[in-house]
Amino acid sequence: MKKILDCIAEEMRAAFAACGYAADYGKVTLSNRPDLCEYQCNGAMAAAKAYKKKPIEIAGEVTACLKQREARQDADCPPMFSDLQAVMPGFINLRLSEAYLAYYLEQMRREEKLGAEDIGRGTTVIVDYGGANVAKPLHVGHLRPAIIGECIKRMGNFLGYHMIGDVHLGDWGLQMGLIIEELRDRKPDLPYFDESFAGEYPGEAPFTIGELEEIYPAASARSKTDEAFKDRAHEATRRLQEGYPPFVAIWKHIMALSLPDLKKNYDNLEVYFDLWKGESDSKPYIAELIEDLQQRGLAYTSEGALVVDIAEPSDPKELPPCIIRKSDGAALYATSDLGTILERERLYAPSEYIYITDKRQELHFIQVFRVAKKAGYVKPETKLVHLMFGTMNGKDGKPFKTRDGGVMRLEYLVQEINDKVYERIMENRTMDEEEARKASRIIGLAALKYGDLSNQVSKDYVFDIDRFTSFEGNTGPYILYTIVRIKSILARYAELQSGKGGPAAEKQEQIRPAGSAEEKALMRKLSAFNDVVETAFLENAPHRLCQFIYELSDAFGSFYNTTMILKEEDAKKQAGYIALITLVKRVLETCIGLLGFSAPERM
RNA sequence: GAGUCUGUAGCUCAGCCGGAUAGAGCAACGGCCUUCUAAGCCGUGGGUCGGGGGUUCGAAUCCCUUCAGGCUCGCCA
Repeated sequence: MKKILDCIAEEMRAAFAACGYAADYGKVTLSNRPDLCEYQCNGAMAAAKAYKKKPIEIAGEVTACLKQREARQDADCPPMFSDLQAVMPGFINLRLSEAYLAYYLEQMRREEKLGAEDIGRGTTVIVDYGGANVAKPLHVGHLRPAIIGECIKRMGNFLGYHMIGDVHLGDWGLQMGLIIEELRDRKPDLPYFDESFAGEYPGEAPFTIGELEEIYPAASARSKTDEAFKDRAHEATRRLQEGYPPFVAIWKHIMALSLPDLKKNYDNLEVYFDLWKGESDSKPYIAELIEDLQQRGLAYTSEGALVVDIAEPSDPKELPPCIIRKSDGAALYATSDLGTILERERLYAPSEYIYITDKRQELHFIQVFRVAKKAGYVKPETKLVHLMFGTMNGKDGKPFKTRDGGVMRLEYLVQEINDKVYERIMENRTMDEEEARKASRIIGLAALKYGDLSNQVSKDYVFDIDRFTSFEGNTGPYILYTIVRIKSILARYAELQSGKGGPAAEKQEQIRPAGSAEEKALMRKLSAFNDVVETAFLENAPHRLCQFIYELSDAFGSFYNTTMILKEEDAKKQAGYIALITLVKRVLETCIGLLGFSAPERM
């Protein structure tokens, strides 16, 4: 369904054209002066220069023309404007008629997707957003990509794209070598470290997930001071990649322990991947990749490593080449990412790739993207997007850490938020313990995700648990509270109706022209839904969706406060209110679903 | 050093492909519950949009410069 701004702009463009000006000047935007008008067109001022006329004259002509067009509109669609004015220096100010707005929303209400269009038309998009490392618990650093990626994926699917989310685990790099060598030092008697061992390796892992989670950080820390150890880890990594059986056996144990654990953690965040691939899945493509790049003269040896030049003359600064193979022969980050592209092209042939990572990886993706394009591994028109996010900081403005300066595990963070929400529920409401616990998980997730997504993706932001879990102001819980209040009214209304014995009344529910300024404001906000979802997706900007539902909730709040819905005596009017708030609820629920959380029944 | 991002109210953030008087939330203060969840609503105060220059009828927004901070700059991911 057409966006409301486009409906208005269409009229405006026709009017500009009818007056002899280029139709392009008929662009319409939301007004930034709500006291003067609802929508505005600034095209007359831009046109003034081109046509050497006073802006106000042009605005006057166009306005007069719009009024004429209004007069001869068909009966099916009510007149669009209730007010049309040309104002100095050349603004065209508009107000929508209540009837038209109701007509628009009534159409929107009848659509399953509330007026959003299938702009994706089945286009395949890969979203690479997990980035979790096996053998390591999820920590706060994994939060943003998971939350943002899930939202992007959901928005895309809603708009008709075929979104494929891949967790793309870190399971093939140096960290595996570090674990293997640390394990060798701790448990040298294991058969994996016995060169002469010829039997079957055990099916059970020789360590628990708990041990594993402790082994990696220990090994990582040690490698920073112990050069010999670091060298061994590099060597082990290379041998693993070569397929050395004992190391592959260890690797399989690690995977078997880690995957269920990671899945459980992502499930708790309501983050669901279509693919559970990892860097290791690029292995079958690596030899082919390297051979191809070498044969075609794109890769050459430099300082012992195999590299591909990616610098372009237009770069403000010369960029280093992309390293495809280290001097010790091992693969690295860029290798597996390129190998993965080969696989994805073969299996899914996506039109677009979206990689969601920390902005510090910018250079890496510039390199990978350039190699992929240069070598023709993706089509020239394939969009390669690196959606980079900023750092999550603590209240002190420095990267988020635990009290003792360590990296916080994601589960602990989630638990802390849920506990805080639980406390707040118990402070204010009487709810039995079980329901309160359940609600606090739902609300906690909303607090967490909304707190993150309401910030611009690319910027650093301050992660403030107290603020996010607050039930006041621009927070997740506030949005949920709005939905809960609507649910409560609708439940009560249904009760009253059944008393009057009428599902017949239900059929008469229809959006009616607004009867108050608050109602109209709410309706205007609702009408922007399809526009907002589309923009939020195309700009990779979930915060726009957050801003929208906050404003919608706010508009509902004002309406709620001035209109006693259940006390309304005019049954038709009341049915209209019900239709309206039902639509508000659907829009809000749809939006939070896209953001990746849901609302409880009560709170 | 080079590149790049950021700088908007006391705090946290929108607005940034040029438009009218720069918006929210929190915090502060003052109103509104015999009425659908007051976890709400209404209102007040609070700003040289880091500084300086330029382009334009018009600049938080575009350009230049400067200051402050973050990040990156070949074998980690």
